[in-house]
Amino acid sequence: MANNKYQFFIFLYMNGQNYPEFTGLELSPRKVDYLKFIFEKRGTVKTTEISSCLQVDPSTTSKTLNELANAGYLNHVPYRGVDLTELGKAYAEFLVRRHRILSLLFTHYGLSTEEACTEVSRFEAFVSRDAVNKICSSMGHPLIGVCGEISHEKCFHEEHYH
Amino acid sequence: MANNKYQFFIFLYMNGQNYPEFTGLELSPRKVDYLKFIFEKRGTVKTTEISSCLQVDPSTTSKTLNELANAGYLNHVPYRGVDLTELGKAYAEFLVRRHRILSLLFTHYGLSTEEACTEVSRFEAFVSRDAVNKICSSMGHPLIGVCGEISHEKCFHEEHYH
DNA sequence: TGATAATTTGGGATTACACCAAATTATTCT
DNA sequence: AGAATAATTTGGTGTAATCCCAAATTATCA
Repeated sequence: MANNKYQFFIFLYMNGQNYPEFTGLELSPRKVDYLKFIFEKRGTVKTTEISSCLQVDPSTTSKTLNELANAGYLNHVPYRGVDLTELGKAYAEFLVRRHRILSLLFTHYGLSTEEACTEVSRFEAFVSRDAVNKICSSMGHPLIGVCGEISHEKCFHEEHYH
Repeated sequence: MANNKYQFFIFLYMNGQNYPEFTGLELSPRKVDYLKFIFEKRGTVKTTEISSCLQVDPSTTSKTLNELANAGYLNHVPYRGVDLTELGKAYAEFLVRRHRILSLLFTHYGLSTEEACTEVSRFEAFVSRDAVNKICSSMGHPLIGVCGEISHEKCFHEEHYH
């Protein structure tokens, strides 16, 4: 999706904080995996760790990490590791929330936790932030997701836009 | 997904009919669009018609049609047009059902018909047939979808497998 | 039949993703 | 410290899914 060396986000200042504006469709499926993984690890993450978890060659990881850094989601110190930028954190928070909301949704329709999780992992990258926000609202901003707690901290609801 | 020149399906004989076994993940997003379009047009469809609807160059359509024919979904008479094979019909029926079930689902969570349709179009290719069947069962096999009637004719439910 | 329209072919590009081999840098151990 | 080892990055490649353009082919219509 974003091969561009740089990606620009417009930030919206609100309640004393800056929120990036995004559609939720900025990252390719695999990049979503990387960012979610790094987010959940917290702190600095090494290439090897990511490689073995995502089951790809370290060289693949290295290149992807570099792309995510160029797009502004990560700080990358070569040979040392990566960690999330502020944008990366905000974005990853959305990614995790999206994954959990969608997984929770699917468990309400006869899928087991694992099935829902697997299924959602396959397509989540293509579900917009607007849709996620609407679903989230409609479900009453649930706190318990099937793959962990759902954070609504930086969750924008439509009300805020207008 | 399927670059293989040929795709093989195992057919399950049941109730005097043959049902192909498939995961629902056989076709790439764009191929799903092509098949759904051809299905909904019914009969023989010409390259130009598809091109203008899917907004792509006729040469792109021509090539994709050829791939779908090689994979067994279409009969393609060069310079004349395409129509669905039996496999193509059965598969397209699933594709349309999947689209409608998922769209209907999303309209229950605060998305308008158009929003749901757009959203689902983006990711439907990655939702498995098993998941669709479970969701469908769980919703009580609804007949009215947001983008038309939902057919359950060749809809396999888990009960049938065991 | 000859012009025009539709279709296909051949060539080429891009993006996303992956691997291998070789080079580079960090770490560890003696 | 200095060498061996491990981790990481780079460079080179490959595939699948899309797309477009230009040229060739086939159909259609007047």
